[in-house]
Amino acid sequence: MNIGEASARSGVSAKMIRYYESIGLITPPARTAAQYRVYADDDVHTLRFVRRARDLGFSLEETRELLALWRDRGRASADVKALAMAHIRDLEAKAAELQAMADTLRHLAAHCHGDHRPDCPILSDFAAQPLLPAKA
Amino acid sequence: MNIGEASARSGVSAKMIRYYESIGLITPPARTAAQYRVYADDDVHTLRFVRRARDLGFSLEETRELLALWRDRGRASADVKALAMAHIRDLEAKAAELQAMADTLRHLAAHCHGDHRPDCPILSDFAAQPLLPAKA
DNA sequence: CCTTGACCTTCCCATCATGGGAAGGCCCAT
DNA sequence: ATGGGCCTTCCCATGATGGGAAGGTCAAGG
Repeated sequence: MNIGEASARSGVSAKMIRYYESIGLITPPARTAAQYRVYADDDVHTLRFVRRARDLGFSLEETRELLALWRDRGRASADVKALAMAHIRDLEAKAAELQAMADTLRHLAAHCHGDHRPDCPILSDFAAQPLLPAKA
Repeated sequence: MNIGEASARSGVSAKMIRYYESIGLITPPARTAAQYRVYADDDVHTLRFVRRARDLGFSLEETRELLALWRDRGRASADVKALAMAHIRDLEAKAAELQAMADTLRHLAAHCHGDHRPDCPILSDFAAQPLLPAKA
């Protein structure tokens, strides 16, 4: 099958499939005489694996490691689990960070009248940050 | 004061101060005869405002709008609040998305032995995504 | 047989916010 | 006057993705 079909079947854009090939994440497929890439079902399988990893927030480098483990029939599940747990920690830390920002803003917004008047604790807070927070 | 001191006082790197100037986020400061940028306390004030907005996850474009509102003495606090609330929704949506990824992974990892054996539901799940999720 | 349209190829550019580093100029204290 | 620590501009890199141009290919239908 051509790249278009592989893309449709895997949910990975043709653009990204070529990119993944260029960075060595996936192996270059066969080519027709006219240089068209030719994919097999197995390649689609791999692409779906990558798609799933990306959807779960793994970076391409992490995905590369996961792919290596996937292909290594002698892998230890502990290695996979360690990778996943580390990633879970990253995800939760980032989620907490975003939520903390939201909470801070929500607190400021709660005291903002939100009417025609110009006074607003949000702007006041932004403007009133301490002068030397890093040094003090 | 020179850019180094403005940077230290505002917590914004010299690199970023120049960049913010280049994209018109902040106004170009005066220059010495030798082309050194010269900042006043007010400029540091503005930089800290930008820093705070960035720390709370506002994009530079959103920060630009906030700055405009800040400088507009006739602003309506409702406009500020609307901007903040929209941003809060974005932050919370992103936080929830990350947390959902973490939850999914945690669920998969819970069933992974994490020992020397190769079997791992994480990899199995990644490999077993439906073939035509978009079309089916 | 030729045209048309849908596909494919490579290549370059843009995003967003930031950092690294080179090459060169400036300023001040010793 | 020299050295070190500033400053200047300019170019490049990141991570993952999309947009689009210019040109080649393939299959179907007239």
